Amino acid sequence: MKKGTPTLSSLGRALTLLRVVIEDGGKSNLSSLARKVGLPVATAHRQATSLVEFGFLTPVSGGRHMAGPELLRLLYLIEPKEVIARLAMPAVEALAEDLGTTVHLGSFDGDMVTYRAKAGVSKGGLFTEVGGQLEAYCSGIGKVLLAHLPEDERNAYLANGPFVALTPHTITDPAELAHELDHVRSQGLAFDREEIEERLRCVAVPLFAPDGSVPLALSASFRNLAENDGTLSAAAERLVRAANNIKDELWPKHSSS
Amino acid sequence: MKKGTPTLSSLGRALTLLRVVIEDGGKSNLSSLARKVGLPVATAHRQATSLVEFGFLTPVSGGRHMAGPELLRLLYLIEPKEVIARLAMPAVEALAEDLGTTVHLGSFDGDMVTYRAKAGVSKGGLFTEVGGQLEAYCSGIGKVLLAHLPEDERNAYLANGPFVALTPHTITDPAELAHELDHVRSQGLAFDREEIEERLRCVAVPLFAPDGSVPLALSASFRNLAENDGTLSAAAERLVRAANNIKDELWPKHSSS
DNA sequence: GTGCCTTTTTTCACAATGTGAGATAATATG
DNA sequence: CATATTATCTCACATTGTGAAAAAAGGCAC
Repeated sequence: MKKGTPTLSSLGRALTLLRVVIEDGGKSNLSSLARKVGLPVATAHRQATSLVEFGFLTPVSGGRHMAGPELLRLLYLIEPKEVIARLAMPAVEALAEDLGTTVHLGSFDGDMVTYRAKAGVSKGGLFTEVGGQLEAYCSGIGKVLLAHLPEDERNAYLANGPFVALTPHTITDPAELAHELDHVRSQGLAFDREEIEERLRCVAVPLFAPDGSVPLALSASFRNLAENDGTLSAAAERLVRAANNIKDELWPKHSSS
Repeated sequence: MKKGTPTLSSLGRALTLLRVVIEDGGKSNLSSLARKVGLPVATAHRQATSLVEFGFLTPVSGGRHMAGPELLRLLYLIEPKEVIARLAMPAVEALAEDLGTTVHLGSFDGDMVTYRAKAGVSKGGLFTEVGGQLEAYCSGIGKVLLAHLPEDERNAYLANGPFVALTPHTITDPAELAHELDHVRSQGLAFDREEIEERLRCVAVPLFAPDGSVPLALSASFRNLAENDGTLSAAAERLVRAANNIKDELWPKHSSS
C-alpha cells in the first residue's frame, strides 16, 4: 500500500458540494442538497458559507445558492477550446496509433483553423504544426467547423471570400461551398478530397459541446489512396466513435438518481 | 467577538491556488506560483495534486497546470447573464433608490430582451416584470444590447423585421434603426424617447464583460418629463457611473505586481 | 558524460482545523 | 396560531491538513 501524495479529502467534499449546487442550478435549498450528497447539514452549511465567503457561490432567496463572482471570473479566464483540446489529447493519440496515420484537432478562430493537436506518424511529412493556422474552406476540419457555425456567422464567412484554389479540386464557388457545408452538417462528417494538396485526403468529424456548438473538429489524413479505397470511410467510422468517446468522457450522462 | 459560522480556511487556501493557476493561464510551474501566493511548496503541491484528482485542474507538460474537466463542465452549466444579473442586484437597487425611479436590467435572448431585474418605485406602474420579454428595437436596453452585438448578429436582426410601431416615435425603418445603433454604440448609451409608450422615456447603458461583449444593459425610466428636462441626461451620467462600479467590482484590475 | 541547480515528491510529528450530533433560532407552511 | 422544515450555532473530539526537511527526479551548462 503506497502512500503517495495524500489527497485533501475535505477539499474534495467541498468541491463536490460546489458542483452539486451548480448542477442544481439554484433550484434546491441546502438541506435537500446535503441529503442528496449524503452530507450532514451542519457540514454542508459550513462548506456553503465558506464557498460564499470565497466568492465561489452567492446566496439567493430561500437558502439557495448560485455561482459567485470568483467562479464567474474563472469562467471568463478559461479558454474552452484550449482546455478541451488538452483533455482530448489521450484519445487523439490513441486514435492516431490505431489508424496508423496523422490525426489533427483544430478549432475555428477568426476565419481560420487553428491546429491545436497533432498526433501520429509523420510519414508523408504533413506541413501542419500545432499552433499554426490554415484556411478553413479547403480542409476537412475547416469544413466541419464552418458547417456547425451559427447560421449568421457561416453566411458572413461565405460572403467574405475569395476562396483561392490550392488544387484543381478546391471548392472556390461560395454557393457550392454552402451546399457542401449543408451536406457536411447533415452527414456529421466532412471529406477533403485533394482540395488542399494533391494526393492528400482526409476525413473530419465534429466534437460537440453540451450547448450544441462545435468548438473542435477531429481529422485523419491519408496520402496516395486509390480512388475507390475504403480506408477513408473505415477511418470515418473510427473517428465518429472516438469523438463520441471524448464527448462521453467530458460530458457524462449523470445517473442523477 | 462573535463566532458565527467558522470558515474553512484550508478550502480558502486551495481555492486561492486554483484561482492563481487559472489566472496564470498555464504559464508558470508550481513552485513559482507557490512563491507568488506565499505558500510552502509542499502544501501547494498537495493542493494542486488534489485539485487534479478532483478534476478541477489538469497537468500539462513541465509541472504546469490548466483547467480540468470538472471546471470545464461547470463553465457550461453556468449562465453568465443570470449570474451577473444576480451579482449586480445591490448596485441596481442602490441606483434606483438614488434616482428615485424604476431601474431595469436586461439581456438579449433570441431576438428579444429579457428583463432580469427591476428595482425602485413602481409609481407610474411600469408594465415590465422580471423574467418577462419585450421587443428589442424600441427599448433603451434593447437598443444598447443590439448596438453591441457582433456585427453579423446585428445585421441578421436588422434584416429580420418587421419593426412594428408602438407609438408615433418608434423607429420602424431598418436603415434608420441601424444608424441609431451606430450612434448608441459610439455614445455608450441609448435613449428611448416615447418609442414604446407615450410619455415614457428612458436611458440605458451597457454592462461590459471582460471579453468586450455586453451581456446586460441597465436602464432608468421616467414618465411625463418636459421636452427639455435635464433629468434624462443627469440620469445617464449616474447610470454610466453605476455600470462602471459594477464592472470594477466584478472584474477588478489585478495589481499583479 | 559529470556536476550543479531547480523542481517535484515523499516523509513524518504536531496541532490546527474540519467534523457532526445535538440544541436553538429562524423561516416556511398549513 | 401551530407545526414542520430549514438555517445557524456550540462544542468536544480526532481526523486531517500542515510545513520543514530530506529524497528523488529533471534540467542545463560545460
